[in-house]
Amino acid sequence: MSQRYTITTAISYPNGAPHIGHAYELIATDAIARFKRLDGYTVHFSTGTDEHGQKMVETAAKEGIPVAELADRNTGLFRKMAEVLGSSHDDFISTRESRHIKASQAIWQTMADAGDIYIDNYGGWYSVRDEAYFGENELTEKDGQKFAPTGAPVKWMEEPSYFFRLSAFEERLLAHYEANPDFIAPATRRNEVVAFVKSGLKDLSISRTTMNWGVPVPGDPKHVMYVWVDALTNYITSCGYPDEPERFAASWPANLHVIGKDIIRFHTIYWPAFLMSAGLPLPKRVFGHGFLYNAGEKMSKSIGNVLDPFALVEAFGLDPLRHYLLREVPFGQDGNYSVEGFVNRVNADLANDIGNLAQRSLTMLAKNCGGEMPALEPLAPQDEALLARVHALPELCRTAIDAQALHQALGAIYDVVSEANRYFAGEEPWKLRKSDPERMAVVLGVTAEALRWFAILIQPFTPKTAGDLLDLLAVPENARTFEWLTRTVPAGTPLPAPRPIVPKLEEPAA
RNA sequence: GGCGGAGUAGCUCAGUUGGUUAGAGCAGCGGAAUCAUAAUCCGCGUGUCGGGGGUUCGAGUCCCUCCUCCGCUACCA
Repeated sequence: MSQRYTITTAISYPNGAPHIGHAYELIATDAIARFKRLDGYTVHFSTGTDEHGQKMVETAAKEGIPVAELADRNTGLFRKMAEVLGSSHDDFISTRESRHIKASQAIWQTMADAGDIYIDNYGGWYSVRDEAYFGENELTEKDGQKFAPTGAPVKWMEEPSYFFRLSAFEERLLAHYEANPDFIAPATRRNEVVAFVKSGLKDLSISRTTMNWGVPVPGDPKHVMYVWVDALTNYITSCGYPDEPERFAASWPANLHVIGKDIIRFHTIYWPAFLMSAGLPLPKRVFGHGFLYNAGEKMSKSIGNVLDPFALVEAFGLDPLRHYLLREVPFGQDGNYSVEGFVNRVNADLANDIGNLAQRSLTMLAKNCGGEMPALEPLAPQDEALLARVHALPELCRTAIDAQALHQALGAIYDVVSEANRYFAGEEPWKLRKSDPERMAVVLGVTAEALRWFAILIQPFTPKTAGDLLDLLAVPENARTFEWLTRTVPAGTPLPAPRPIVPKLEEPAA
């Protein structure tokens, strides 16, 4: 039985169309999931949408459509995006599904049974017209009256609400952070969270009676769950909680939650506290990635510079987008998107380095070695030196992936791709063709062997490109996982006719 | 305000516990080669390592101080 690996994205809030930030998180998480599968793990990878909450109600009201229709429409777009991005998720969950409602009510009940939920009053600025509360900082004030961003007047209101006894978990949370230094990453986020918890925790309002767009509270259906319990529970819903105990035991706790840095608190304070209360195991690690900027500017609807993932895939292709985002942006830091950067990166790595190396070596094999894989012997010291660097890559990548340093994994691979280009240029097989054909065959064979390792290793990041290259190297579909790395393509294996695998991008005229 | 992080070549960044002439990629300039997607390979940087002070035989790497930028400082997810 292979080791398991459970990984999640945050579920997206579908009160609008997906943007590049959603795509970025999904692509990165997908790359890790694919890597783990190739490395022999049984992976459970979930993503989805969080369809409840007051913002959905507001947006639907603004558009003049039923909130269910808004949810259907936008969740549809998120599903479509996942498909267009080539996401390999095993489960796409939306919070309206009955399995999720069941799971949310089950964990609620368990927390209540543990004595961590009590009823009290919640007060806030409420807009009757919007049927929603607004935060103090969202409000505008005129003539002593406060107004919501929608322009509707708000008034201070108090309503009965269930509270979660978050304050009781302060010590246990701090102890957990202390005992599990890898629980929150990157480290800077960990520091923030620890500081926050140390400053003291207040109990959390977790239900509302002023709206009905949510999961009904068990035993008190006037209340719907508010945000936290409902949304975070999706992770265990996807693992079969509570009705599939065997599957749940086999797939929970998650090894990794990949989330945006903005929601780190909910995943590293509220969520573990809920799980502690419910007596469930905690996820191993929560990683908060950074945000993408467009040409140095924050993306926003009002500026009109929001990048559309569908348009980017359409314009540049999927693998180029995946490669660019994962290679160029240190995962965990904010990154900047620019067309020049995009085109440069993709052309340099995919087209010029690996693509052209494949083309030049495979063309020579086709023309001079009868289109067959040559024997990899006898090996010269420089052959062995190159192959040694190639063979070191899987461990480098594993280490990087387990630290979510996706850019480092790719950096390590493309460093050796460059080395392979230097090797090829240094050996000058086009000269050996006349002077020493046997040596030429070894050089071409070693190059092809290096390419096979590169192709297998870049599958998580650029699956299509990797697959095309493996096709050209006559590597069977079932011989592309990491355990096959050490098994070379037998000498004499016929190779298909070479063809360019990565077209060069042209910078679109501005 | 408090806490935390960062400021290194045009751009994006690496720089172990302080120790040879501070590095890489991309961009730029020059050259070589011609197997290849005009791709590749080689060579080229007088960078005040944010400013100032200090510790040390020796600091980008430690201490102090100042400047600038950023993040967090709870119920929108």
